[in-house]
Amino acid sequence: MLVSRTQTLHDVAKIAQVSPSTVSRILNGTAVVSPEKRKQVEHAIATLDYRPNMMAQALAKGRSMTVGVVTQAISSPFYAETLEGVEQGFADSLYHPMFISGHWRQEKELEAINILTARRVDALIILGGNLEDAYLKQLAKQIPVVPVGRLVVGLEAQSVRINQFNGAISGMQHLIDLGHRRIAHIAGPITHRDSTGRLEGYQQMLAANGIAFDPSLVVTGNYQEHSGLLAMEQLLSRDTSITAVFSANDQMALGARLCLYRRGIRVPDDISIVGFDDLFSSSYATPPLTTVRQPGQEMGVAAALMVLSLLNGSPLPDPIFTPHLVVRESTTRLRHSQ
Amino acid sequence: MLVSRTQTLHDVAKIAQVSPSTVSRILNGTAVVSPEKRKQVEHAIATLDYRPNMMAQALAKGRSMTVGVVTQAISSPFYAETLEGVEQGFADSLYHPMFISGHWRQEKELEAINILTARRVDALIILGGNLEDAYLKQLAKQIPVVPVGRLVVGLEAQSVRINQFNGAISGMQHLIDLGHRRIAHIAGPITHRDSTGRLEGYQQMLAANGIAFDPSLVVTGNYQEHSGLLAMEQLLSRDTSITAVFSANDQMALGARLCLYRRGIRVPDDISIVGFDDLFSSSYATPPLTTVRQPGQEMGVAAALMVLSLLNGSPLPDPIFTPHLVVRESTTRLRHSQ
DNA sequence: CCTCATCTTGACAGCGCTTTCATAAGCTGA
DNA sequence: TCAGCTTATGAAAGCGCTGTCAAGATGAGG
Repeated sequence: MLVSRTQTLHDVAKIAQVSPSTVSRILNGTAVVSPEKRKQVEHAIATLDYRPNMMAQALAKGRSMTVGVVTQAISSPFYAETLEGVEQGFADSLYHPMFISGHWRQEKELEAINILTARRVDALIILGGNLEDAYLKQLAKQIPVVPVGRLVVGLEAQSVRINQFNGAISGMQHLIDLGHRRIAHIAGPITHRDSTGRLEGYQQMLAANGIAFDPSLVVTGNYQEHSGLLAMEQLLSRDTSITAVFSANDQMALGARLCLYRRGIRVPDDISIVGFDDLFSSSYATPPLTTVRQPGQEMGVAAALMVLSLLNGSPLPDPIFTPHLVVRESTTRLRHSQ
Repeated sequence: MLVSRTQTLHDVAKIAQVSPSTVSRILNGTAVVSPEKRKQVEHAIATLDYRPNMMAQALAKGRSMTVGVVTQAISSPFYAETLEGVEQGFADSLYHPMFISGHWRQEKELEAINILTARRVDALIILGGNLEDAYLKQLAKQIPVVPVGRLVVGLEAQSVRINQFNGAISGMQHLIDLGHRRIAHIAGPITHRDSTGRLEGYQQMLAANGIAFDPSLVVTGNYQEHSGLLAMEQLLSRDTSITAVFSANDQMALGARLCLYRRGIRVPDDISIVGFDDLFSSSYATPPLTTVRQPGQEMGVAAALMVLSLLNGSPLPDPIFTPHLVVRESTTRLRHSQ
């Protein structure tokens, strides 16, 4: 049954002895068709192994059934979990995601959006990134846009996000409950809204507990492992009385942990570490990392559902997620000997 | 300059006062066009901010300019690196990849391929998975297929792969050079060709060094972290004289490492560990993991270039990669006290 | 000045599908 | 039995683009 030319709806119509319109109607359930014709058509479809050409459908219907997702790096562990969620969220819809990376560079992200819109995607999901709020808001006038991990002013009802500040609060609360007071912070790039939210949470909790904020205990990294390592070294060179570190993400926490390992400083015995994100691999770090969980995968699913709601006009789901603390083995009560 | 309806080539033609054909010719560089008309058209394109509808182009040309990639899980660290490579490999071509996960389940993979072919992708890249060789070979008659990480009989010239056996040899060589003789192996699922290749390398090196193969020193996992942990526990319960572990991938090695941490067994002092893959995160494990590097990202790039070559009939690049050992800190010389 | 070759351009027929629109058939009720 | 309605079906016009074909324009050669 191997055929050279790929089968078209006309071929099906011909061998089923009906008009193309009828075949189309059956395919789309657009109208009632007599049982006999339906049978003939179904039989024809089966024998030809006919599969509709989605490009043609897209052109005719004006909907491509694909939604563009601009991510930052497909292999970034954090975004990958969200992508997984997005894919899953669309799984039983007729839509499919198409991913393009922006590599945290605005011009790349714009290019990605251009590629995606040239393909006439029906909606756009934007994971993080550096695109301006104003631009996204403008874009949203032409096509449904769902920002993830950031609040775009004007699109608050559809921005899937999480309260970074509260997350930082709970991570810090944990450390303070354990008796720590000399707590360092490895921050993310100040250009990220996320980073500043976490930093504010850090400061807020110090203040709330009567601990003076010491700027020398804060070092900024770029969210990559290596920067965490560097930050930790810097911290150690500045102050050896640190008993705990609150890192703005898990990757930097892991970098910091390696620094400590190299120096023979034990975790958590000498220094406790709290991360942020709860990457899957964090639970297999040595020791398993205590961290503030940001449910990337769930947020991805939510983004997909948001798109679906936007597309068919149903009420929008709640876009706000809550981070919560996951206590594992990288933190321990401060010992008085310290 | 905000417009409601999206602009078409006809709109451009109208305001440039030329025929649609001419606009198309300019867009595609299909034929010579007088400089003045070209100027008019370019001006029209700019003022309308016209962007060709790729769906329509695809339909008319019979090429969608997209290549389907069936991966197993977008968030699997190993595949994610390859996906990154694929994306990169297509970056300066006019093609774009579309990823769909098969979750290691044959029926899901088939479904993915169905979705992709319905979208009339111009080629297919298949990362690993459980599809039968015969099926892929058959599929390749209708559309260019590039298998990655496996050798498909009949498609050997275009199967991007790596010599697993040699990789295992070099990992084992390292351990043996360090004086280890009681070496356990955490294997991957026996259904994977990869796994058996690595297992064979393990056995081969034992034999070559006069070490009797002890079946109780081999436990099979499923390539996930948790199975590595379980495997290590089993190994330890069977034999406490083990001094080294060769794991069929990094994720299981990390699981094993956690098991050892929990039991207070030091790595590498008490037990050395060698992984396989060299995931990015392995270099930030504690201690950084000695492993056999499988260049996932490069293989992804190679797969993309292979597709491009297949598509425009140029000579195919060499599809075979060589794994090599990356020595870090999870292995050390056997001490005689042990 | 005319013929023939060369080059630029527009008309038009698709690509494979959807979707009006109109027709023919089938049904209802008086 | 026939007006008047509902239904199932086909014809045909797009969706936005490409590519063939032929016509018109231009220029070279005699």
